[in-house]
Amino acid sequence: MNLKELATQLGLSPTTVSRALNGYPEVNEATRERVMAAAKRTNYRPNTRAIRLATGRSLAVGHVIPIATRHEIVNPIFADFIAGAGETYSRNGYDMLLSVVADDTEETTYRELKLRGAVDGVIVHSPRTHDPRIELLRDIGLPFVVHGRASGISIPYSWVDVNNRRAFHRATEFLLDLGHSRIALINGLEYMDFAVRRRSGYVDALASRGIAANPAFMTSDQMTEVAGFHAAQKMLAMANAPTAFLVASMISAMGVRRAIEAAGLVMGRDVSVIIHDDDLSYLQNGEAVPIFTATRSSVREAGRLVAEMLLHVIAEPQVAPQQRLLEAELIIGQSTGPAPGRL
Amino acid sequence: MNLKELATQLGLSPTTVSRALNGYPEVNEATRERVMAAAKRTNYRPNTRAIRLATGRSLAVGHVIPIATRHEIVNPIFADFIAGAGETYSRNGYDMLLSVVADDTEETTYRELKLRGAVDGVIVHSPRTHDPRIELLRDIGLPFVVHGRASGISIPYSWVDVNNRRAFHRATEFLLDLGHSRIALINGLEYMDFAVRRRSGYVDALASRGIAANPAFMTSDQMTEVAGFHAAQKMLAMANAPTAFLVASMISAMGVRRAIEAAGLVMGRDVSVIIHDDDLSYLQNGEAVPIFTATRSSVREAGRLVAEMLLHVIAEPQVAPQQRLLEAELIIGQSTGPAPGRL
DNA sequence: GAATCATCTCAAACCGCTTTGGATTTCTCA
DNA sequence: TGAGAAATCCAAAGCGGTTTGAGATGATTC
Repeated sequence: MNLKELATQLGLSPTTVSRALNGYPEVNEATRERVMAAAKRTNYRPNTRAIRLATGRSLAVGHVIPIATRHEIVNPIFADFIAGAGETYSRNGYDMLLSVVADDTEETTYRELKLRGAVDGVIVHSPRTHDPRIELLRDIGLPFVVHGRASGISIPYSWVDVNNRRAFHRATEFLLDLGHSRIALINGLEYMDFAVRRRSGYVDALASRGIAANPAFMTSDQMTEVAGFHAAQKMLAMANAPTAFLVASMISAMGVRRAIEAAGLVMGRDVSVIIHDDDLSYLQNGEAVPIFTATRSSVREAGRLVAEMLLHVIAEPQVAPQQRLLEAELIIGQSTGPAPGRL
Repeated sequence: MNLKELATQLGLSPTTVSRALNGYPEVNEATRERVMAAAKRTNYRPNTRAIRLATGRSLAVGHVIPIATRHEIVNPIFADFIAGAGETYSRNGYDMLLSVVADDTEETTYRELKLRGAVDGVIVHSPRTHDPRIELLRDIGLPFVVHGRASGISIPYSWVDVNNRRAFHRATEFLLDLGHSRIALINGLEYMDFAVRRRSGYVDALASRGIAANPAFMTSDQMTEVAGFHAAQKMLAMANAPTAFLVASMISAMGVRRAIEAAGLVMGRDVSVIIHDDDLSYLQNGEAVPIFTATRSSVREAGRLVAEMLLHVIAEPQVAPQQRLLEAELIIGQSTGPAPGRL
């Protein structure tokens, strides 16, 4: 069933039928209802391919997921972020296009998405400090919103980010208030902008209490269980081991916990841990009382917000770039307590 | 830059240019090279929207992700599965379309994808025992491949699945051989087909050694850390607690491990654990020596295979449905040992 | 009663590509 | 040399919608 057929059945022209269905004012209300009813009855759905060609819009948003050559890590927050963004797209009649590409072809991918006219805009994931994608997208004129920020980029662009700096600043202060002074940072990869901001929050909080950050207490690696385990294990073996850990993610923290237990220590008593909790649906941080004390910010909600902003940018291309900074909440769980020997 | 313009520049007709670019035989080799060079020079990319309308194909595959009303779980294997499938699509010039929809509109979503002509085929995720999607898709004539199987469906259809029954059968036997007799099963939700198959492998292995499955030793729930923790905690508190656990996923198992440690026991010594390991990139099961003894099967590889099968089904719609059964490997880690009191 | 104006509807162009059905030119070989 | 075959290339008709510009109809105004 297509427009023309439907029009013939109704004894109307395709023009009128199209206008009736799309809510244009120049069609009689009675006619419109008749058309609507017929469309419903015949189960008519306009062909997406035709709409896209005719309107010059693709009603689709692209997400480019770079994957390094072999066995590279898929970001674990990805599923929840996508779920959030996807809800927004569905609600607004947009499709979500995922491109999984080798990371050295990411730039080409954006260019092609634009040239092919496959999408109306894209979301930029996991920005680095000097992320070249931002200028690229501006240059080729493909609307975009960044999930996160790129501190090294000075041109204005739209983004949604968590206040990572403040979150880690607060978390560090919280540990300091508990009497900890040997606080370690198990960070994500520090070419990622969010990781840099977290570290600066941590370093500054220490500095404001006159503590110089100890390089031996700072690591930066993939946010995996195994990496978290190694980092914590190594630090716990030191003569003056840390009494507290600031950990970049729930998953890293599971490795940290494993290392703590392997060392015969008890988390929350001998060693305190604060994590950043993305509120992943499959990795809830406990129930009534959280397992880990955490700075929490829902990545799913972020997905919704980023998607909404992008649809807005697409709809109103001439407005100035928008920004939205989300604050993380500090929630107290069972993984923190006073520094040992201070009670 | 579009076809017509390019043709004008070259002094050729759009027909010839199109044929030259698409490798049709009826164009002079010299002409083809001239066209190719011009296309490259001008950075020409055919407009996807136009190709789709003209060919009647969308060169896109749909993945429908149902999300229950509020705060429902996103399947943690999703990211890796998508990464695998996405690689296949990219390599073959297909786009991946993700639809995140409320779970009560899933059926409508498939219908609309078909009516709108948005995709050439779909992947069916997480089939239930009597999954209505299979007959629906057959009825509306939308090509599909199921990741998993639906035991209750007798019509033939294409699928790629892991031999879950055998995997859990072997794992159970392995524990029995170690002298365990009180073996618990912490399963996924048993309306999922794979969970049913796993249970039957477990039950049958016990039965073949003359052991009747104890209902108190079998639970079925979401595969989350918290659920795993609760299930294990409850069982470990029993008078005759299990000495071994068979756990449906790495994430559940992290909860199980937490419960074991909370009970003052040592995993691998007091309590053995075998998990099913989907080989998630962000949740590697240890390194040289796995943390958990596991039945392992890469979900990313499964994604690749499912996608390849679907592209094949789309290309050759008339061939009979295909099936592919993958075997899981049983890998020995540090979480299993002889039953206590047997050494 | 003619002129003006809304209101409603339609024919046709267009989006950018593919593909059918020739037309034209060049080869081939008796 | 000339007919048939092969090799090239092209005009035009879709694909299924949207949208422009104009026509038809009926109501309103002077």
